[in-house]
Amino acid sequence: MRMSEGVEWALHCCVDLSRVGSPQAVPAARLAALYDLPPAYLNKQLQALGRAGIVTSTAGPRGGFRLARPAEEITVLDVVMAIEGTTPAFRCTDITHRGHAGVLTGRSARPDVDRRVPCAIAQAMRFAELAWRRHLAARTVADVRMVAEERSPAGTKLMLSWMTTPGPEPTGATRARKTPTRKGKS
Amino acid sequence: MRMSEGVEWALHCCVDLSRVGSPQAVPAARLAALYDLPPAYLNKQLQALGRAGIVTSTAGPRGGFRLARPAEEITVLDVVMAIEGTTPAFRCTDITHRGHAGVLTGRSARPDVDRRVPCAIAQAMRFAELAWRRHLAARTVADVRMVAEERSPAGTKLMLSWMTTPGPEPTGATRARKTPTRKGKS
DNA sequence: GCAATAATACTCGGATAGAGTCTGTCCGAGTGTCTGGGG
DNA sequence: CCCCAGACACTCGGACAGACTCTATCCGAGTATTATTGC
Repeated sequence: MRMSEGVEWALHCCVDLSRVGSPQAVPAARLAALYDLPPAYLNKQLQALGRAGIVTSTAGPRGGFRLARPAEEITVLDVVMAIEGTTPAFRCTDITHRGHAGVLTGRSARPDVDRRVPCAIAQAMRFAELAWRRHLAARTVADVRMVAEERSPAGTKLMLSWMTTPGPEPTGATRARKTPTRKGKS
Repeated sequence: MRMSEGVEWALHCCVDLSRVGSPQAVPAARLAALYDLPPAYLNKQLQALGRAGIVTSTAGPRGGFRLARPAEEITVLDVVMAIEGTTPAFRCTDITHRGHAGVLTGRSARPDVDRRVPCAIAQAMRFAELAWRRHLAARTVADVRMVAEERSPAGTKLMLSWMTTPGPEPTGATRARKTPTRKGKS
């Protein structure tokens, strides 16, 4: 069970867009240069945010992305669901209704009666996942931004000015990111 | 973010093994026939449970898997971690330390000072995931079994007898083996 | 009849292919800006 | 000097490959059972 890396990118971008402010738009390439990310792929994630109604996009020069609503009204869960999708991580495939178990318990004979009530396992997983979502829904982009700014106030100010500075590349070009394939789960 | 399907299989198998009882071992093929699952692949999941110390395995005839400890001491989280691994779903890649953000905030100059403290985003994700784990750790295999049994007591009894019945295939509906017909002593 | 031995079948365990999803890249459509010319 | 038209550069948006993980399968190592043989 691995969360897409784009979630982290999207959250950081939302925080940055909330710093810039609503009338100003920031292109995806500028945000990508901030964190040394592949620009086209980051653009893809921002598109997902746009489809979810979290950001709005404008094409052409001086275009880019901006938050569609105040940062106080965008929860972390909104961003996560925009990138990862709304389907829960655990999906009950109802294996107790198949095979000999289904025959012995008589569940295969009543296809739509028992399926309304989830099995005990699915119920436990659902409760846990609901708690997870509740925690994420309790934190907004504004909260995250506030915590980040009281940790390094000077740096965020510099980042803001760098982002809003017009021109192609304020500090010069960077190298392309080359991640050395991380693997292993334990 | 998708949880492996093997988690559901493993949980059901743990519940069934707790029904059978400790001295009795159930082979993976029998459990697979219960739910109409690919036997070799289910065996793979049970191996992961064995590596995690949740079940013990015995080879040879009358062999199979059994629970390594009472069902009351096996939490749902134990099974999930055995299958999915222990790494959290969200992994902070510290993108604020790279690219222009790292330069502007001065984080790239202090590589190991700031990384001890997680960023606000990673912190929020970690809290949510901790809540998720706490919920899963609060439910044991015994709990799940109890809920399942009070919903269909008759079916579980049939399943238990089917699982513990010796012989290749209790229902006799499947292929016939070429085992030399058991000759009684007379 | 009893014990030792060899054959057998059953089970797990790890090594080996295929499918699906995540990651990364490319090029085209659309739009605002800038330049040049004319009134 | 002001207005207009054209070209341009910039941006998003979706379509197109590569990598990795999950899913599924096969065959070998080991063991308890069973049949056989000798005493």
